[in-house]
Amino acid sequence: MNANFSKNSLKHQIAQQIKKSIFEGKLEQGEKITELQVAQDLGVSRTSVREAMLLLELEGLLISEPYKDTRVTTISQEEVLELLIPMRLHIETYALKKGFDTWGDETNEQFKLILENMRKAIHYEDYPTFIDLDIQLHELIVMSSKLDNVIRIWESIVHRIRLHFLYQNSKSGTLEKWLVDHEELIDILINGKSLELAVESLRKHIIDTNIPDVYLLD
Amino acid sequence: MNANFSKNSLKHQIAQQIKKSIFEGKLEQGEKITELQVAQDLGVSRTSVREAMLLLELEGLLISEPYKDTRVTTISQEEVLELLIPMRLHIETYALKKGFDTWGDETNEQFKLILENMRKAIHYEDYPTFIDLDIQLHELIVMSSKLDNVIRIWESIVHRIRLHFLYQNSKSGTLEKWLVDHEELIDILINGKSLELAVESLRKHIIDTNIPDVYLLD
DNA sequence: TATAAATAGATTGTCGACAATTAGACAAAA
DNA sequence: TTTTGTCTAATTGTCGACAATCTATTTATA
Repeated sequence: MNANFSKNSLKHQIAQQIKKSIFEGKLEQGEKITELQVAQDLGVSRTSVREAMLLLELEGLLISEPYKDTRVTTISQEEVLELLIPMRLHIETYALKKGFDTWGDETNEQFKLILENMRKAIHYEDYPTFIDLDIQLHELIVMSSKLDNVIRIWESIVHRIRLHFLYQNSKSGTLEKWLVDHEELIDILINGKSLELAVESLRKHIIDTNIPDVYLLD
Repeated sequence: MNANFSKNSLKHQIAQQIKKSIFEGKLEQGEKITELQVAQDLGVSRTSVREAMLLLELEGLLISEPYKDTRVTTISQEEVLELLIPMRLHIETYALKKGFDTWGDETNEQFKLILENMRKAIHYEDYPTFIDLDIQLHELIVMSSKLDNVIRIWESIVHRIRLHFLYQNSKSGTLEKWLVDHEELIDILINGKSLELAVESLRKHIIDTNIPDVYLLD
């Protein structure tokens, strides 16, 4: 019984649309979002939007109280650094251990494609796209575990991390550094024969790319 | 803006009922559960049951595929030990650090009450109730952080851990050991003045009570 | 007989309508 | 002026009905 990736139901599509609006900056932190408005915009019923918004609430992207309005979650940097990143680290290394053996040429091609697109994004200084690609990379690792529960838990935290990076203003110098980081990681994931090496690289990568400069002494 | 604990909406009540059925063993692993049946049993509409079941699916207690039936999740011991327990450890120690300062006499009374009920449960060899009390203890710690996202993530994994323990047949000797473990932890949480000590005790407690005997050499 | 198509029943997905609750505007009273 | 109460509009919560899909059974066909 392998994982079910067919998230094509209407509620998932709607959730995807709302996510897109958030990640493209059309919806900002704390901004109100109403069921009726979304329903009319997308031409679907409120019921489906309701379910989609419930999904997003449980992924931590929206927050709501009974009978009161629903808003885009406000992200706390402290929570991201102290709680979400360490958890992400654990989930992804676990997923890597479970999925590493199943990787083939196809997986490698996907890694290379992501890296290629990253280079383009850097060239055009397209920060949001770069973040999107970073998420895609890690998603590929998590998905390869084919473990539903692992995927679900990962999704329940990664979107808030993504939001954190989106709202963080990036310094252009950092982007170059990130590209190199990702190049190194992907190189090891593709060519490295050893699981242990891959795990250690992933761990180092997450720590390096997530802990902000402020925390780096010297 | 503090945490919203008023989970009194209908969907939460329904979800609570279903959870109860699962934790009381009325619903077993892999057993099918239909929206209509639950709706009729509880005298509510399918819509509300649907939302409740979506909640439980995202907490990992139910699993469903589009247009196919929904079933109680099957728990994998490996997943619990290698993924869920370490994550739980991290979340709870984080919550403890954030909430420790706010504890007062009231909190201590709650700890004592839980311990008292644990002794009773042990006396009657009521294993399910003991598990329930254990969850209550940890819930108290997590809730005291008053951080919505921390609470939500915790809930998204703790129920599967609970299910794991429920399905695990306990040896009576283990129960006595667990009581002592909990007594020691609660004693330190109440009387210990130091956060560091509390954190270290919690960590040790979670490891001791969660890693099965099989893994304990000598 | 074995395989494939058609059908029927059960279950989930989607919808629009109505009920309950909230927040804000406005008015009345201290 | 400040407070309190009442209304109204906006929004969320709940519901029953209908549509789409799946599963198993039956029927048709080679």
